[in-house]
Amino acid sequence: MTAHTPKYRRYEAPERREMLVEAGLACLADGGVSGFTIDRICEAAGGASRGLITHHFGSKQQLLRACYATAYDRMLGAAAPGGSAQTSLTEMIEALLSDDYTSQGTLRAWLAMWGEVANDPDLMLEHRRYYDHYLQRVVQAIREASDGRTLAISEDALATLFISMVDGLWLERCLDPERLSRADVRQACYDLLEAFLGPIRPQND
Amino acid sequence: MTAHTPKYRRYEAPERREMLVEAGLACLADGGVSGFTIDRICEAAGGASRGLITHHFGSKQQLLRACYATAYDRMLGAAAPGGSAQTSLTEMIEALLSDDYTSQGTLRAWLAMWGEVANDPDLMLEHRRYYDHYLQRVVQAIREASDGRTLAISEDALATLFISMVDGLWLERCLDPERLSRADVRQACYDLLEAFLGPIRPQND
DNA sequence: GCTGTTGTTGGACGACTGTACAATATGGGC
DNA sequence: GCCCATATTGTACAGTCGTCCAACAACAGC
Repeated sequence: MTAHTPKYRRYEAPERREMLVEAGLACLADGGVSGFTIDRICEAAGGASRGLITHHFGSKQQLLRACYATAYDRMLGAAAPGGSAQTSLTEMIEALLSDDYTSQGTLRAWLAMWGEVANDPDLMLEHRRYYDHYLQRVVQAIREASDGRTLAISEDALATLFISMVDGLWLERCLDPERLSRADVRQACYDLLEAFLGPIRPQND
Repeated sequence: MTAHTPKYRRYEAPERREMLVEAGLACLADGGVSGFTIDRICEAAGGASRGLITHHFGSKQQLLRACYATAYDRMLGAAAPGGSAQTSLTEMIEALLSDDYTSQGTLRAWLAMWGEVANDPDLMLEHRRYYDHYLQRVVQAIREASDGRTLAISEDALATLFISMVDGLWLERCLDPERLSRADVRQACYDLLEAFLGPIRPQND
């Protein structure tokens, strides 16, 4: 009966950081910025103690930046399902519409973090860097889909237009989930792109 | 020398409420939700005392709702420049692009408030109500511009698509002002609408 | 000049915030 | 079984938060 039951489990730093980021995103999802609190985050991370965030990230704000980066990484991962840089436009749309990356909670977390971008220069730089990748990837997919034809507007302009619309749809779907269904969002994506590119929809539609 | 200099000025309730809403929007604009604080708001309202918000609105949250309503009222006002219900599409676009309604500060305030909509059911209802008006107004303008022609997609769908894109553009312009200029936003608006409606741009372009 | 209504003040209050830090426990290497 | 690097704990701290409320002052009406 000398078996020792540890008071807590010790994690490797990267693993613990991931847990905290996860907990942070969860808190942002259900309480917005106001819910992003040391106490709540630690509780959401399985009851960790309050000192952990400072220890692993230096400050709460830096944890927020890590959350933003993680959210973007996931979305970019979704935008390249096969892991390849080259992804067809329809594959990208379907992946971005999947529940994993655009769940109600994820969208709320995005919205909460966006509200902080303007107040944190570092976060804005982070945003700019990621947005570039995102835009580039969409441009590439559009270029592939246009197949050499000349479009009514440039591929860059169409990509910006498309990304903006998707963001706006997600935004509205986040503000009022009952108005826009996931199917509505998909429909809008194809409506917009086909107005410039011609039919691109998969056959079963 | 018995002249009495008042310690403070007394305002009619509606006027004071307006001052506080104004101050609230200003605080949201430069500090996000975190900047929306009793102390800061009162200071921004010309140094009013802390008890005023509770007195006039009941709680800080209700002041936020009033701020949201005011922001939307202004935007809807911009979407109908002449005060009439009927407004041409181009008039609407130009009005919505004017500096008064889409200044950097205004956009930041919107973004901050959006982050709170999901956490406040009353705010969500407010949003829904206003969005309906906005959508209706855009549908009407599109219907007028389409002039009886059959479009590739329904007028409702095009309106949703247009509004989403505008929101997304504003969002990105708010997150990174250097990426998107006001002119870029205008260009995107016309690019999208003309893809479905044909040329609608004013002659001097 | 007085009175009454009501807009305004400003401090008290308890709860909660993020961070710093010294003490402690864990689990791998030997 | 011991040692040690380090992940973790939990409290102390100074500050800020939103709300309440009793006293006060402005100003219109008389």
